[in-house]
Amino acid sequence: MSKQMTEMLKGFLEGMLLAEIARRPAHGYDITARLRELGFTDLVEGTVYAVLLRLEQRGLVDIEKVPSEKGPPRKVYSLNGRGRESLDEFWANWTFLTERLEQLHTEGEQA
Amino acid sequence: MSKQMTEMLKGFLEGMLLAEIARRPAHGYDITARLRELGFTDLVEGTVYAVLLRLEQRGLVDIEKVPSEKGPPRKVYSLNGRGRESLDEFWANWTFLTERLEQLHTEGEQA
DNA sequence: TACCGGTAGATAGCAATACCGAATACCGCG
DNA sequence: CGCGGTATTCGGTATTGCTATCTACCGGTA
Repeated sequence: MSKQMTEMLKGFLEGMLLAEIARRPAHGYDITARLRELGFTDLVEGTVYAVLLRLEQRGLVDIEKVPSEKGPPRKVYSLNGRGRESLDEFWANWTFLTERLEQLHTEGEQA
Repeated sequence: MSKQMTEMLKGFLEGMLLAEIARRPAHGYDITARLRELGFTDLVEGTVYAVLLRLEQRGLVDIEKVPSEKGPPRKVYSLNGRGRESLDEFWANWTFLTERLEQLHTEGEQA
């Protein structure tokens, strides 16, 4: 993953996890795999777990511990009300940013 | 500016400045004003100058010192070849990210 | 039994970067 | 000479993703 992409993920990864959890409750390993399928191949698990921990500490997600057939018990994350709010805010900010960038992009093309 | 937005800018601000400089050469004060017009009202000058310094140190921009009628000499930044490359890479990464996010967004809406 | 691979989660230390606040430099004007 | 507006710079802080490593649990296999 390019360093530039790494920096871009800052500020987006959290929202992406919220969005992914909103789609359907999941545990960390699952989410990591899904995001890698999406194309973020170099995303490391440690990062995802750290973000999930943050979401948990901020009370944006609910957690259910589910025994796993393989490995330690899974922590299945699901979005709660506050998480939904945060996700909505994320999309709003994302829309704002993309609109501005689109503007810069098209202006740049003209030049 | 929301904290979330602040974090989103990480990794984007630099590309935005490159794009803005590509549009037309400008100095820091100018760029700050322009971005504020674009909607980033709370963007602080100190931040913009810090990014410009980084661009300079990485050799992505050329600098011409122009005496100003008011205040110290202006540093007018213009994009050079390496800066153009970096900008292209930025747009490529941006496209990648927005496509994935768009996917997450629409999937979320369906749910 | 003992080991290994895959699943699942946690943690410590590091680097990058945007923010805030303050300082500095320069000019014209009163 | 000080004041206000323009223009740039700097030091310190917080957040965040990465790397690397560690623990834990299970099934299969020698």
